[in-house]
Amino acid sequence: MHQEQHPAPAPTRRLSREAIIDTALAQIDRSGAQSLSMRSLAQELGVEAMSLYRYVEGKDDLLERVVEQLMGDMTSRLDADLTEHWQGFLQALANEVRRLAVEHPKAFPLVATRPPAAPWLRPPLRSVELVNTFLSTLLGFGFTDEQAVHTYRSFSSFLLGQLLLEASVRGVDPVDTPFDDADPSGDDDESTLADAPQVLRLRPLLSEDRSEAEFETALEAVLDRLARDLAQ
Amino acid sequence: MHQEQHPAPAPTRRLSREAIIDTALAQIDRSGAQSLSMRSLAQELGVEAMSLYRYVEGKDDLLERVVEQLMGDMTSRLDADLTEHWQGFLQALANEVRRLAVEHPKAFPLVATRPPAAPWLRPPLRSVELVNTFLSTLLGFGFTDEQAVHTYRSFSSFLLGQLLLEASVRGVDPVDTPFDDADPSGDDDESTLADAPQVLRLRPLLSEDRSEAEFETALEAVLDRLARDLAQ
DNA sequence: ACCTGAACACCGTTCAAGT
DNA sequence: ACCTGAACACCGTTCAAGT
Repeated sequence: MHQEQHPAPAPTRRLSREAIIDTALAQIDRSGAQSLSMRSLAQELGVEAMSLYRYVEGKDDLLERVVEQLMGDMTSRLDADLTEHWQGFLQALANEVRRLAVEHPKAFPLVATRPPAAPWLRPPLRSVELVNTFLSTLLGFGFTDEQAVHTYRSFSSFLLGQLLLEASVRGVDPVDTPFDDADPSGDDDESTLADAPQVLRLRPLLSEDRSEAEFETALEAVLDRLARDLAQ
Repeated sequence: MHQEQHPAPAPTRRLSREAIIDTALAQIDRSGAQSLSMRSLAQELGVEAMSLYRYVEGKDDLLERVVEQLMGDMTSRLDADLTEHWQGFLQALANEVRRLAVEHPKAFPLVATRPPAAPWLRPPLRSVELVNTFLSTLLGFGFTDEQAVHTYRSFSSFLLGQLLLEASVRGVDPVDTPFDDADPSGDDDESTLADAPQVLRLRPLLSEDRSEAEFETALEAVLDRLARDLAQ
C-alpha cells in the first residue's frame, strides 16, 4: 500500500488544535474575522469542515481561542518588562497592547468587542492572568484596592478607545485610498459634504494619521491624571 | 371587491423604507445585531425577504441606515442644547451620545465598530453633519484648526472607550447573573481563578457598576486636560 | 482514533414571474 | 408598481458511516 508517497494536497498534514488556531488567526489577519468560515478554514487545512469539531467546540469557541492566544503571547512578553514605578508598568502594558493592535489590526476588534466571559474582564485586557498581574502589580506599588480597580477601569477604557480607532484605520485594505486627496470635487462623498464646509475644509487635517504620537501623549495624560488622583 | 375588510396578517400593512429601518432597530434592540436577518425582519413585517430589496440595497446598507437614524435622532436633540462655553457643548454632546448607548446598548456596538465611510469619520461620531457641528462650534469658540481637530480625536476616543464598555455591560441579557455573588467556589470560572488570587479577592469590587459616575469624572478629566492644553 | 458524506436548518441575494 | 417563488451559492452543525 502506497500510503505516504503521494504529496499532501494541502499545507498541513496532521490536524491539531494549535494548527487550527494558528491558521484561523492567519486567515483573520489576511481578510478579517467576518470572512472566516469553518469551511474555508478547513479547506486551508486540507480537511473537511466537520473534522474541526474534534478540536474545537464550534466557531464561537474557535474565536475565543484565537483571542486567548493573542492575549497569551502578549502576557508572556510583558513578564519580562519589570519596572520600578507603576508608571513604567502601565507604559509597558500599554505598549504591548498597542503592539498587538498594530500587528493584528483585523483581529484586534475581536479582542476589543467580543462579549467578555465575566463582567470583571473588560476588553481589551481580557485574560484572568493579565488582570491578576495588573492588580497585583499596582497593589505591590502601594495602591489601595479601590485605586487599583479604578486604574484598571480607566486604563481599559483608554486602551479600548485609542486602539480600536487606530486598528480600524490600519485594518482597512489599501483600496482606492492612494488617490483620495486628488479629485477636489469629491466623487466618493458626493453631495454629503456640500452642507459640511468645515469637514470639507479640514479634510486633509482630519485624514492625517498621528496615531503613535497621539497614543503617547494621551497615555501620558492618563498617567498624569492617575498620579494626581493618588497624591490627593 | 372586498379589498380592505380582511385584517392584516402581520403588524405593518404597507412596506416603506422607514418601517423597515424602524423594525430592524427594534429587532436589534431586542436581540442584538447578530441575530437580525433579512428573513426574520421580513417575517416581522409580514412580507417575504426579497421585498426588502426594493427599499434597501442589501443587509450592509440596512445596517448603515439604522446607524444613520440613530445618529440623526441624536444630532437633532443636540441642536437645542446651546451653550456659552465649549465645555458646555462637549458636555451636552457627551451626554447625548451616552444616552444613545444607554437606550440602545445592543445597537451601540454597530455605531462604535462598523467601518466608517471615510477616514475622517471616527466612531462613535459618525455623521458628517455631526462632525461639522462639532468642528464649527469649537472654531466658533476660538479654537484653531489644529485644536479643533485634536479635540475631535481625543473626544471620539474617550466616548468610544467609555461607552462601548458601558454598552457591553448593559447589553448582556440578565441570565443567571442575579445569583453570581453567591457560590464562592466559583462554578462558572472553575479553576481559572485559582491562579488569580487578586482577581478572586477583588471580584465584588470589579463587578460593581459605577458607569455613570465614572463617565462623569472621566469627562471632567478630559475637559480639564483640554482646557490646560489650550491655555498653554 | 481520526476523518468524511450526506443531511438539516439556516443565510444573503438574483431574477424571472405573478398580480 | 409592488411583491413573490424558485433557485443559487453559501453558512454552522449533527450524526451515522467509513477507514
